[in-house]
Amino acid sequence: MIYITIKDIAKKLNISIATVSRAFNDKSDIKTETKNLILKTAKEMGYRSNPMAKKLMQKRSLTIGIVVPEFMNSFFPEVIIGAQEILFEKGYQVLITQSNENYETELKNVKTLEDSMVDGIIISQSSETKNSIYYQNLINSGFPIVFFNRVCNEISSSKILFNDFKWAFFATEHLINQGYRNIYHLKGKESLSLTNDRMKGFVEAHAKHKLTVSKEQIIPTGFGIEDGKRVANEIIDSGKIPDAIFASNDPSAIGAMQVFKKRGFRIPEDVAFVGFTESKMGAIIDPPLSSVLQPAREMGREAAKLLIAQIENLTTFKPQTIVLNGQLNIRESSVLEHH
Amino acid sequence: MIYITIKDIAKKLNISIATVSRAFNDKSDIKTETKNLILKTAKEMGYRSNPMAKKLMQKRSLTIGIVVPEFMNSFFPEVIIGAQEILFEKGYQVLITQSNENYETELKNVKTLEDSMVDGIIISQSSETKNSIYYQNLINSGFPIVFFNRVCNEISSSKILFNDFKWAFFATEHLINQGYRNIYHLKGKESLSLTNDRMKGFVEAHAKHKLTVSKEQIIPTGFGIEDGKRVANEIIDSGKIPDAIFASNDPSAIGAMQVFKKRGFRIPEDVAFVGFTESKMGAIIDPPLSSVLQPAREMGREAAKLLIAQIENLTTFKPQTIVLNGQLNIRESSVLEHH
DNA sequence: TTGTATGCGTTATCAT
DNA sequence: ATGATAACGCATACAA
Repeated sequence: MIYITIKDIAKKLNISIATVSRAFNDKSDIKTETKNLILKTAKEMGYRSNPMAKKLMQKRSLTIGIVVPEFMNSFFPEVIIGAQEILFEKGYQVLITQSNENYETELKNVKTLEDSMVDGIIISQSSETKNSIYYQNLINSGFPIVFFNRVCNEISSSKILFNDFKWAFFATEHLINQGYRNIYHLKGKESLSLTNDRMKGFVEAHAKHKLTVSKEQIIPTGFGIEDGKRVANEIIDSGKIPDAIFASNDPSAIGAMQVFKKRGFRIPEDVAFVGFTESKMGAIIDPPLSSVLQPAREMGREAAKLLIAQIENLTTFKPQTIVLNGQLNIRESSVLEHH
Repeated sequence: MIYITIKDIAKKLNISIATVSRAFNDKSDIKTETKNLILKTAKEMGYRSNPMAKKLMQKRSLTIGIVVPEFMNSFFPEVIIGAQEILFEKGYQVLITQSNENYETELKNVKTLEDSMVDGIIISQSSETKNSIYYQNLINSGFPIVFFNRVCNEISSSKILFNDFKWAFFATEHLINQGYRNIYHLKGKESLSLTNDRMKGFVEAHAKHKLTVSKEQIIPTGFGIEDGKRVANEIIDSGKIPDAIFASNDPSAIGAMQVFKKRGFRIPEDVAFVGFTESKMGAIIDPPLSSVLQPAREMGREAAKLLIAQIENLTTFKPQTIVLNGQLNIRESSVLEHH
């Protein structure tokens, strides 16, 4: 691959490289005709500016990094799409990495992005996150980071959040309103704060309706379909069958539901189900899964906006937290039909 | 953010930058102790090399770009994971972009990646691809590109393929062996060659079993769940009901199956279904969808290997085509139980 | 309005 | 084994 440089253009036109450079950055004074001539010949010669050189000069990469824990479910891809909408528009490149729900990989990704001199990072932590020292140091050193969805509470940085407590509360209350009284909660990974928030919403909804929650109603599960399956089998084997299950996310709800179905339970007559973080899968299974819809794309857009604001006003910027609204999509998995 | 440079280290140690540089690229001769000293102080000072400067010198970005049409389904994410496994291992960064099944966006992505001076591109074309002139020019100019899955036949470049004909043939034959005789094929987008290959497999399987295929058995559909739904409604409304449907991909099969189910058809007794490109969704719907499993991760790995080989032997490299094997996963959506 | 010269942080090519 | 210096491609302060 042979690259044309401004030097080549300058030589061909018998002018200085400074003038050529000016033609492309139309801030400086330059005669319109020479500028047009340069632009014209540049196009003819197939000139493209070298981003490396430009970045080296300008001390910024115009690239931002995104770190997500996975992208096999549709949630994170959709967040990324949202972020890209804003970032591309503003002239930023996007480097996407995924940590496969692994803390070490996540950290490696962040370091790789740092090495790539990204101007900032948008990140949702893996479910195995151990501590946040590294991020706190990074932030203290002035590096722009926006967390979304899966954040650590201790960290003082910009965050795009979902009101997990509130929507877990609504989801649970919906089950209570449907008449269910023995509801289990499949809890996500302990290391994430959203896990706690969703659990609190579950508990609080019970409290509001003067129902008690015993410890065995809350079961540490995880986020995968397999986790849901495993726990469902354990529940059924234990002999104590709930009449409804509120899971911390859709895959675990789906896995559990499949096991209950397979082992002869009718849904929602015997056991009702509600998931969290609306997934495409939830809508197509039988019966369709009630779930809390998170505004994934908007989350990405807001995260990108906040990051850009931070990058462009590094000195004056104060960390912001934005809490987005959701929606409870009620489907057949949690609605008793009264004939 | 303040960055430490080799100049800073040199000044502090009262040595030349050349020596410092050597310490980090252990090819040149350098005394072990000075090297260790440099490495030690570099670490203390928090030095990180500036990739922009390095890339500017070396005329390569050590970055490769990936372009996929979408990543809401699990297929492309899995390909990307596979490609990353190889690329990270070899020290390459990965820039992921998605074209949203749009030809213009796809081209814009490629140009953005070019501007970012990626050393090569791994790409699967959008379903709206119009022509391949741009790619042909790029390849002719010596730019390394590997296509996978969705490729244009006219282009002479490296390709990672799936034997779409063969597996469509097997999938169709499976339905024929199950006794189905009036099988419809939901065809994908015309612009993709895999569409044609899968259709040919469908036709050829009929020919082998001395069955004729009428034109109305082959229905242009598209790749989305909505496409499948729309076409299914049209079929049912037309009154001519097939006894089996072989779809060009899983989402369209799933969409169609949902409509047939909803409108009172039993699956697979009234209508059987087989999809293509195994998706996570197919396994969890009711009944589970038979489908052709494509080795997504392996596809990504092979694409990455081929691209690296091409980048590292630019002059001698000849385009290669690798065809990967798959697997027909037979599930309840296409198996009649004989009691 | 244009040209000259310098620097961005590296690596590479000479010397020494 | 080390140092001085010239690139890499671009932007910019300063001179002309």
